[in-house]
Amino acid sequence: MPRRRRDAPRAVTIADVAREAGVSRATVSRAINDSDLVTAETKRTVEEAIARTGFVMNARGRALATGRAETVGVLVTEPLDELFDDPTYGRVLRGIAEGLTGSGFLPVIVQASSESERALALRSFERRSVDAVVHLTPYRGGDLLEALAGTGLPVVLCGQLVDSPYEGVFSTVYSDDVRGARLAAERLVADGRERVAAVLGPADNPATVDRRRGYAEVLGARLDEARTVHTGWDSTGGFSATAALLETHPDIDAILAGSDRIALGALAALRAAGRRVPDDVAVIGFDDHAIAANASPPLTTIAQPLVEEGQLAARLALEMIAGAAPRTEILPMRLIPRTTA
Amino acid sequence: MPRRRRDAPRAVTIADVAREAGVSRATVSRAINDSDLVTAETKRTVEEAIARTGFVMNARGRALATGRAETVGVLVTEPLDELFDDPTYGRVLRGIAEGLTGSGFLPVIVQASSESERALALRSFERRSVDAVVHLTPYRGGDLLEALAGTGLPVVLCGQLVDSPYEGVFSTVYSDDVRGARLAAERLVADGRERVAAVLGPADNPATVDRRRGYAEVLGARLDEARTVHTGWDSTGGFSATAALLETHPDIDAILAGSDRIALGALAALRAAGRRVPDDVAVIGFDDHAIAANASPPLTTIAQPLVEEGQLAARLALEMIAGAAPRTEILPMRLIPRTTA
DNA sequence: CTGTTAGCGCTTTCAT
DNA sequence: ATGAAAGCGCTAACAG
Repeated sequence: MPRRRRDAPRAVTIADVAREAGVSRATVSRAINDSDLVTAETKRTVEEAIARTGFVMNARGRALATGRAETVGVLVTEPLDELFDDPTYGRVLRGIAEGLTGSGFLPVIVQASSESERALALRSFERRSVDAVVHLTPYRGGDLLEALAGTGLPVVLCGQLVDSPYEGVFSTVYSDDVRGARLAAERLVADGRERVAAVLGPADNPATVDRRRGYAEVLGARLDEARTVHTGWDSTGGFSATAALLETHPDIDAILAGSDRIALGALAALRAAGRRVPDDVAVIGFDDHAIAANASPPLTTIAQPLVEEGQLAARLALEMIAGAAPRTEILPMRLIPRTTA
Repeated sequence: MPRRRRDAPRAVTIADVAREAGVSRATVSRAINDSDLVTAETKRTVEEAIARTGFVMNARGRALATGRAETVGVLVTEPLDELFDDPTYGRVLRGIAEGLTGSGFLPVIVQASSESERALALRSFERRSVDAVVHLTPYRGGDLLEALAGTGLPVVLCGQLVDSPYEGVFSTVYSDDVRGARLAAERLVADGRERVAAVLGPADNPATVDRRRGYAEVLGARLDEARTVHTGWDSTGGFSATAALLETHPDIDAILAGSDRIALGALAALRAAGRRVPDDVAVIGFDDHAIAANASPPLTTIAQPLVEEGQLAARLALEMIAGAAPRTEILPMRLIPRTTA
């Protein structure tokens, strides 16, 4: 039989409590789990014994017996440095934590950017170290998704996949990019803007595709193909793309940016070109990052309900753990009017 | 006896492999764990059976039998939003992940900013869901540290505590703030700066105390009390503190900043006041964040070996899991010369 | 309502 | 070198 670790004093177990309380281990277990198969009386006796012995339940024994670890893994495949660059994830993470409180389940963030880390994380999932997985960054790495499906664990994706290939397999929660884009576009129309440009994120990103669609639906001819460009998500991309755009299309009177960081770059480029915002050119960002409110001038933008997204993801995970079928939830975006449009 | 979860197909266990391979479960276990009590021959037989059955070890059974979960908890008590504001943690986290690779242990980040989350995390630790805890942010909350000590788990603190009250109880790893501060100060002395100011972080922060000491040791009378001020860690604090300082002490020719963000604020204040950097006033930051290199002008600063800190913390945790006594490691800082000093 | 008993999946001593 | 058997700490079906 296994020997105990080193000379650590043996931990108090449910058996000790049972002896102390003068009941069976089963009764102690029931009392602990607040079953209504025990009298309030007995429950109290057990509680006192627990207090006297200083018993704390061992998670491993319980996990083995119940088949649950009472944890949900939050999978993050971005390198942590980049992850920490982007406040988006922090908000979603907070939502997940909030959505889990009260359930007894604990979120454990599993970081897996390198190939070896991914393998490790996957193995840990296969071994059932967690009861469900919330995938924060499902865009990259189709094989990872395939492997996740292979684990048989409940999986929730935070973010939309093109063609939703895993519908019915994974749950998904994301914000309605098309609708959000429409909100921005409608604002510009109401404002009488006629020659709109779009400085979007990478063309292969599903969010980009949807936003572009939303813009187009509302703006029609007001948003010309030629005035639609793709760049990286950060301000550098926004700056250079906008600068180039101002060369070729000096007559634009509004810019729809793919992210707040892009918008900040655009703002800088406009300033450099001597355009006034919003008088000459209106600018609307996307995301409502902290930088949007603090920008000068404060940036009008579209807010994604990130915290709510996290909360919902947590709830979907719990649902699936309880046996529910996977489902997809789409959350609404909001226009945050500030000064740039 | 417990019923299996829903109608999930029963997972392949070690018993199935044993049957398939025609050996006992004990032998399978030995083969898996690469014991040298099994012939290479038998080992191969077992491996084939594993491949055929698709067996993956169940972490819970193993954890119960061995008394280890093969995970180390990374405790984070900052609200995630703030955490994600500060690239510091990302780097340390990366180091921890790196330091753990190959050990078979998995880092699980446990976020516990609210009181209830802290209680949850603590309970999970007491229940032995992890084998050790690395505490990323040990400055706040003395009762949490007390509670951590109470768990009896191996604990590694990333960061220095004043008076190191937990020496001999927790392991600690941190960078040598005194030495780092001396490096910065020495640079200014070599540069012939005579009227140095210090715009430091909060006075009650142990890092601040040490840095201030390092500055004082080297600069002596060159750093006057009256030119030493405390503010928050961010650029806003740096800006206003520096602006105020320039009012009362217009003759300063160097600024030692408590963080790179403070330094950026200082840079802005100097620019606003019409001072040239480094011609009129030299500036040295602290941390070597990404913003330091990208600042204009690029910021001379002191680099903390954050990734190494994380690696070391991981190693200390593994050591203690293996039974080693807690110990403290202090890492050296480096001056990163750029253009501001 | 409570106790008895049989597991959950794995490891390890002991005997061979 | 291998197998039998006894746990690790907890839960839950079953019988009373």
